[in-house]
Amino acid sequence: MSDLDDTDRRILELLATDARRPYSDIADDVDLSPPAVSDRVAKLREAGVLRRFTVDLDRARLRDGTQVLVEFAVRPGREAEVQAAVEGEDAVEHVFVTAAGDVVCSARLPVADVSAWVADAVALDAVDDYDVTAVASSSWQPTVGGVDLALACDECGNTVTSEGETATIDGDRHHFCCGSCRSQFVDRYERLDADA
Amino acid sequence: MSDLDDTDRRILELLATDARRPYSDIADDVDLSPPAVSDRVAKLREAGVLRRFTVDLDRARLRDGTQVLVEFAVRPGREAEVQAAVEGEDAVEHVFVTAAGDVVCSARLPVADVSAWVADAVALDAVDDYDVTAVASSSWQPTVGGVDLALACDECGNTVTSEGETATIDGDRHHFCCGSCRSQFVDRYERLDADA
DNA sequence: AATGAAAGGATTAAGCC
DNA sequence: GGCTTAATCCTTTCATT
Repeated sequence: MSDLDDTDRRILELLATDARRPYSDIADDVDLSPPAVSDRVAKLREAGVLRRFTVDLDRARLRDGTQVLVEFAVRPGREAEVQAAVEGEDAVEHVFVTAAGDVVCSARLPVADVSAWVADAVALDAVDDYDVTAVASSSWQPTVGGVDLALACDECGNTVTSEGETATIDGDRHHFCCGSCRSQFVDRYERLDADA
Repeated sequence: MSDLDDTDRRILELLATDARRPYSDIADDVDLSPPAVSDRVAKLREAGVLRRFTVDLDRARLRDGTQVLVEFAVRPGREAEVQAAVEGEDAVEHVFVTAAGDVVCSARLPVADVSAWVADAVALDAVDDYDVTAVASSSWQPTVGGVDLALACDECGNTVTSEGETATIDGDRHHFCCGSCRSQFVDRYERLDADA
């Protein structure tokens, strides 16, 4: 699969609304047969666009701790480490890494003592500072949105059209807008792999 | 249903991992029959705990605009308005309302001109200021987490035990820890309704 | 990508504790 | 009220074109 068409987009929209919707329902909507929908869904998963089928829980209705936003001022070069650390925490729901390298996460903590949790979750010498804000309410919109859905080249970020190419590395499929982006990416991977 | 037990918690966990998992699979895991699982899922949906089955998309693989975090310093009393405004925007994925009344949202914008989007999305006289941060990467964890899952009273926030009560208002089910919380909630609703 | 057959899952109803 | 079993209906998958 090299690009996403309107049908893929529609399938994702329908699944975002109800991930347990029968493929036969979706098939009716997009004028395909159920196996064709199943195929497309499998390809969307392979491509990594569709990460998983999941649930949207109303955590506010659960006694699931207090929700807080924690902003970490991360020391240069330690971003990936802090990101991985907070993503490994059960209490963490969302993680944002800003272009400046700071890490913002939302977490639900059973305790009022956020400091203790932070000290436990991340290496304190990796951050200069952190800031905690209590969250009164939050929501999430699983809509696909009005923006064009098309694959982005894993090398240069440009749109991948039907002339695009793909490569499977370590079981992950990567997409490229052209052959040169593909070889650049694959070469770099092989160099890194050889070093390791 | 008045409280969530370990089985409900496990069912939510399994569905968070894969929302299309067959109920018969889940039934095996929790030692129940498939209809029993189906019943519990239906009740979790009725209770509003399980909002919807949905998908986790890797938007970074899509040309879906640039992701930004926008923090609004909201004028006192206009929080709900700003929250509703950003939630109504297609581009917005997450919305957090802090205890201080500020609104933080993550959005994916097709344009570089975030200011124009903001001016369009919210009434500018409702905010004192806003701050935009570019996001390099983000993730979301649909795990239920290690925290006890139990219903919270919609009136006072305390844990709802099996002695709790429920009320259905406008098709939504509400849960209360005791009869007095229930009547307080229902009375308030009826007063508001009479005023309208 | 469609078709049709076979396998597998969901839901209903009846009955039990 | 919550559970189970059994029967029915629906959905998905696979082989084929």
